[in-house]
Amino acid sequence: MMSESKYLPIYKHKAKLIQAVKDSTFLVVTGETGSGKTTQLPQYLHEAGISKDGTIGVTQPRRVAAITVAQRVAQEMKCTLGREVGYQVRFDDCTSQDTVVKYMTDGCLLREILADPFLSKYSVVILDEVHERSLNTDILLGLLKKVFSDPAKSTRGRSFPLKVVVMSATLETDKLSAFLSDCPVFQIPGRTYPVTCTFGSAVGPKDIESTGYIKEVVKIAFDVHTSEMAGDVLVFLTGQSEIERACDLLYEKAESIDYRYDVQDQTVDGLLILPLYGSMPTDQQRQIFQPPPPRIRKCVVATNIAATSLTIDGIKYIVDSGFVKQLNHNSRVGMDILEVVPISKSEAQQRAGRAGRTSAGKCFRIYNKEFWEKSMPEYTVPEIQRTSLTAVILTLKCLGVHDVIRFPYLDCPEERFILEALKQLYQFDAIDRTGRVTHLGELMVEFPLQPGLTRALLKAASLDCQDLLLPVAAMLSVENIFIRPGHPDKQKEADKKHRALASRTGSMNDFATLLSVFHACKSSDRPSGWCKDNWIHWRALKSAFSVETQLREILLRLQQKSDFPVETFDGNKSELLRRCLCTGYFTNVARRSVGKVFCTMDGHGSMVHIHPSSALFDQEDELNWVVFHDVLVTSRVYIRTVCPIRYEWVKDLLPKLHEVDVYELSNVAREEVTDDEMKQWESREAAKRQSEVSKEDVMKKLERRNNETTVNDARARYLQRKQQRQQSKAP
DNA sequence: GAGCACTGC
Repeated sequence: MMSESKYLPIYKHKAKLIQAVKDSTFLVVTGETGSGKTTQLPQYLHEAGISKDGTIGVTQPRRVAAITVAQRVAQEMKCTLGREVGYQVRFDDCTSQDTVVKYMTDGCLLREILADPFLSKYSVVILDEVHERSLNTDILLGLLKKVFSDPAKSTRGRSFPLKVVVMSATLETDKLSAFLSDCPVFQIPGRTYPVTCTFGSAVGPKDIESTGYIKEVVKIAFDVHTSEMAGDVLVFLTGQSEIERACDLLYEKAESIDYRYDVQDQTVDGLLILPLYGSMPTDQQRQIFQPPPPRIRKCVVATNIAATSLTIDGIKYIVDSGFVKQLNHNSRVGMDILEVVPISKSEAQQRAGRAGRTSAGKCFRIYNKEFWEKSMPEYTVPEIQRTSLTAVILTLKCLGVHDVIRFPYLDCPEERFILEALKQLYQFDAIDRTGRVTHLGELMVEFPLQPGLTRALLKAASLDCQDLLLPVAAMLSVENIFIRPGHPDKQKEADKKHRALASRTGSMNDFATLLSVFHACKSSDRPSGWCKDNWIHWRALKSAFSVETQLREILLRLQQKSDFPVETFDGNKSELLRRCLCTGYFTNVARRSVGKVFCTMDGHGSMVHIHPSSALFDQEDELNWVVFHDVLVTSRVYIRTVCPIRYEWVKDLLPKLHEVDVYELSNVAREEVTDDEMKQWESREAAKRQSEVSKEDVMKKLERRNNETTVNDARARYLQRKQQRQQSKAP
């Protein structure tokens, strides 16, 4: 191992690199994959004696990366993992007193900063994969700049100055250096093989709205199979249903032909078609990594999971659809919308690079040059600019960053995203009118949960009914636990089982169903079998069990402090769960408007429907007010995980949502509002939004809105895609 | 009357 590392491109630069780290506070190190920077640099710094001052910490955006890199480095340094070299990720701390090189996720380091703002146990902090621009890495970058950029202050709270190394692919390195006080940039050549890229002809900018590109993807993948030399194929699509459809089409094609193709001197017989996406069972995922039988070509049809998270050996050909599914926060409607968008050029290069890891490769882009030029941005919008910032802003505030608008962001989020986060924190009583963190806010920041869930959990804890909320919070913060298969027969069976689980609670309340599923499975003799019988995702439920334990531990620790709030409750005990949910989800309150249509009370007045998977679906006539966990935009705007509430429970909370217009709310947010009054209110809301537009610089606003996806846009796109899908199915 | 990419604490 050690001898092999001498052949890595980084080896030649060892001495200079060590010197560069010693010479300045900040250093940017760039190098493509294969340069050895992630595994070697920490070892060099350790050999140079820098770790005598403290641990060398290396962050990664992903758990698996942190663990596997640590394993490799431990091997190279010939030590036991967890001693000199260790790692720390959520639920798994593999470090000890002896640990001098520590790999961890960026989220872990952020947690550590909360407890120790000056990172006093570290001599060097290395942020890796900075070009990926994960939310946590971006925040760490800003924090490290803020705390350590002033040389006079770089020893604050420490006995020696901290060194910060930022590692990135060779993109935007000037920007990084400029951000970190014009620090030096150290370039290391990569060691990857050339990948030749070709553009297609069929898919152009006008095809963004359709799923017609699946056919094109399949055609090209098959052309590769019949005309290219041996080597496996990796196809990038956006999601499970697309992947399943593409696999079906590929299979049909492969069946209809004779399997013998002589491709120059190498022969490829058949095609092994393998789907790959995140929610797939793990053992099925593992199949992907096995080498194909002799003379068989492997064709993996995958989501973006194959772009960074999983590396498959032997891939020589890439077929790139040019699309990805992305979760974007839309502050104009106050919702998160999952939508299909074109990838960026840098992302396309990343995908192409997956073909050049072991030998020269080829990348076939199904889209034409015009699509590349007109529809694909240079870089992916960083997460910090398209995500809800509520939790992150609370973290910053707890770290004493009062002015969160002028915090040194590498890329600033839009001001309204920040204002929206502040408003929500104020509504949760996590900050006060002057923007200072409250006692409650300090408690909230300790929980690895969405702020709304945390708020509900803390309410429950103060009412001594945390056992109702802990499992619910855990269940809502893991992937969806209800499995819904593709086959219609099995679908019916699964739906039936799920409905049975819901009715066991004896109440129409999707949150209570989660609680009941949690306990039913936990008390079962063979939990995994129970899950299988009931079409429940065992892997997801298992992680909900660990999350629940973790939340319970955090809560216990906080309650042992004497100043944990305690409240009394004189209402009906059976209402307790729903009352707590109201405290956390009063921003997600909806009132029935007309028929089955509900209207959100968050000030946006969006029209929503109850999702058919809810126990409350088709019970709308009996409902007036509900709270919900999340929103899904497809053919309609659906609310999912719903429970009925009484208006009195949120009466005192709702005014907080409208504090600018309290008088208006006092007129509207009454249970006895008539439908006519409701309509009036809705049109007033609409007018208010209009006047907001005219207040601002109109051109600017127009420009912004052009770049912005509304719920209706997303819905329209969905419907169009659906139509196209049906058309393409028809003969 | 339905369709969820990926990651993290």
